[in-house]
Amino acid sequence: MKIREQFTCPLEMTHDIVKGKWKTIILYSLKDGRLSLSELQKKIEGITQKMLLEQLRELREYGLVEKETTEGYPLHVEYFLGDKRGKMLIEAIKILQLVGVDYMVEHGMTEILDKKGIRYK
Amino acid sequence: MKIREQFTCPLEMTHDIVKGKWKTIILYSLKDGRLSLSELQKKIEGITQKMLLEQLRELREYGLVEKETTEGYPLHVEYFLGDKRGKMLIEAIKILQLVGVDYMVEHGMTEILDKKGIRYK
DNA sequence: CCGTATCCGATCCGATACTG
DNA sequence: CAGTATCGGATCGGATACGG
Repeated sequence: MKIREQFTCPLEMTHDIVKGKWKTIILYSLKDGRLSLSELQKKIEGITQKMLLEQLRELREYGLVEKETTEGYPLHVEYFLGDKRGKMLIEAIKILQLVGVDYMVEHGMTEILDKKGIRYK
Repeated sequence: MKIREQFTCPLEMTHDIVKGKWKTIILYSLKDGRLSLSELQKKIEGITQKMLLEQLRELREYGLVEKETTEGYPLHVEYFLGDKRGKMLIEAIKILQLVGVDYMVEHGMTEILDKKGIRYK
């Protein structure tokens, strides 16, 4: 993905961030601290390594995620939320999560919530 | 669009809502009250009537937007935010807006903000 | 373990023409 | 004014194979 350089409104800009199928989920997965690539992949059901890396790169280009590599062997890489907008976005994503939970409860999809240990009411 | 019936996590569900290029912008445009189709189209720069109607229909299927038609001539239709999740989502979208503004300020894109009268300190 | 490249079907979205 | 139908290019994302 190429970072755009023109937007007609701020939401169009943010949309570039959240439109991808995985970006909000990745950010949400990083809300409690640093994770390596493989930890992220374990945490995010169904994502392929290709998509994970691709989305992480784009999130880094926007400064929403940062990455730190500790030298040595084996190579260890950690991903974590970027300071400013990364943490702003998390607040929005937490609400998106609540909206999703609310919808799922109202439509009888509580099985998945139970399975994942997500609280609702 | 067909409403999905299975999700592996709540964010995947919400993503179905916000992935479209226009949905957050439409919701944000409705945050202060009711608007007719043509008012919406005037407010949202660059959207075609087809996209606007299509996205409005999908938002209504999710209960995020409601519609009221007043009989008489000419036909007048008003769109407005759905009560519960519609208003939750607005809170998230307001943050998305702030993130977008922040990004644009930091990247020297203030011209558009000025043109639209968007405050950024 | 981390990261890149390619192929290909599915979907998105803009243009456009048409109806009540 | 409100709403529908169709077509086609662009983009997205999954599978898969390969390299550091």
